[in-house]
Amino acid sequence: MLDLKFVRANPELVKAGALKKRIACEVDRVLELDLEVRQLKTESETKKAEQNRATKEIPALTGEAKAAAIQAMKQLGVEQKALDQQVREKEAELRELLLRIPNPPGEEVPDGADDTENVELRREGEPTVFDFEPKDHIELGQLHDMFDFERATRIAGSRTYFLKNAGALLELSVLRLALDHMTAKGYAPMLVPNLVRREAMEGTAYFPGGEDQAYCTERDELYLIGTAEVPLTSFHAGEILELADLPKKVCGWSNCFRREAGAAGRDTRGLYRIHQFQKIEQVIVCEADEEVSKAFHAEILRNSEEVLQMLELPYRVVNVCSGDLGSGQIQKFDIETWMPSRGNWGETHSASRFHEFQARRLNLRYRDAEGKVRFCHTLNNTVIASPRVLIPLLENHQRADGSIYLPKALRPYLGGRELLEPR
RNA sequence: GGAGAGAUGGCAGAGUGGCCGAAUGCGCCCGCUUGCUAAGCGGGUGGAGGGCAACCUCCCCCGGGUUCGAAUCCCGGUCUCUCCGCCA
Repeated sequence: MLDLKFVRANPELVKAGALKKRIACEVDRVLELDLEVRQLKTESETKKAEQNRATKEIPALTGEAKAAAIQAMKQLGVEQKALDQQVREKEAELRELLLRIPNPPGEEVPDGADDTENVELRREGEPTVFDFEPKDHIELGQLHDMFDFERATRIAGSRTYFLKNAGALLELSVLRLALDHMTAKGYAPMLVPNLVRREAMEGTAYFPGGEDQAYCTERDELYLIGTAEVPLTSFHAGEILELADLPKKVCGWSNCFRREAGAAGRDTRGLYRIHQFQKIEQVIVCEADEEVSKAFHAEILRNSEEVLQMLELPYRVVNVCSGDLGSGQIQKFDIETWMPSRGNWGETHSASRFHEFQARRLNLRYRDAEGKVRFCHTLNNTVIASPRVLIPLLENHQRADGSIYLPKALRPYLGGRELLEPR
């Protein structure tokens, strides 16, 4: 959420930002409501002040004077409550609209409509060259008896899967590798609630707008998270942290649930786009300083790159264009890993910085060096998401005989094995 | 799921209709004092909004209500604790 004062002072900038992001919102209506609310509040507060004054005098009065005063206040109270009612209604409408105004994108964000206009920043490694006909991860999975899609579909519907045997172990191994990597860097490991309240979804800016993507348990009004970012960023919501406590660096392991509404027919085969997966997510809460924020953005990007390097996978980093940014994101770098079966780079990581956008919604604050209370900055990035990452892992490391080369870093998690042999 | 108790400032803990934005203690900050780790004395010490200066308004878990007036009474919600039931 943007600061209303900021919107008030920079309406054109805010509108331009929304335009760049291709997100519709009602800036003018917000300003109009803002004005109305302030006027109504001033009126209401004037009456309230008068009441407060009278309230102090009434106990001293007696007889006629007292009765008259009470009568007058009764009348004033009615008027004041009517004003308050209006204020409440207007404020609710204002908030609803304000929540939908996007954070203007940063200067370094390329303009573009969708992911086809993202800009490649650099490549680390090149597409794998095979001297044999490579198999896709589904075939490899069959060969190794690692997945079962048919039975999963029967039991749980589309976009579901079982991981079994080496597939199950592989997932746990990459997750643990990623978690250990982050822990060694001083990020606090967290196991998080996978089911959260609406406020957490709203606070992290998934709602309003993203309701279609989240599973909702209607009876209990709880939502299944699509990422550990939601509980992790919400962790200190409502608190005022001390500067000395910042930055907060954490990494959380969670299951992630996504309805994939609107993606019907896209990526229906295999492990790419599924309803449930596991992910290690890194989150940083830091002071409200753009340079600090940017430095941490680079840090969380580097952390994830290191994981891919340990997995010996080719990848590239793209600067996500304005139209492909979420409403709260100032800037986002995606990491795309080479996926031979797609003949293309596929998104495996997404590193975002938000400035105060989430913190303001979450009321996540800190006391700066001058003792002033300010909203924190927040950032997050995938460390690893599985089973999607198994696609490049299996496909890039396959050998002509169908065996899978295991990167050195991964071996300790798989009993020292260097190779997965077909069963 | 059933029965009961409770939620007050960084913490502890008063307050049951006006004198309470809130006693007291601890903690913290500033100053003074004292020759020595410590103590004493004085002052200060939450957040939000509006004019943005004096000032005004709001916040005693959250949201409504009663009342001239609510931390205090009523209703709804959330959370915590105790007992019973169930359970990985």
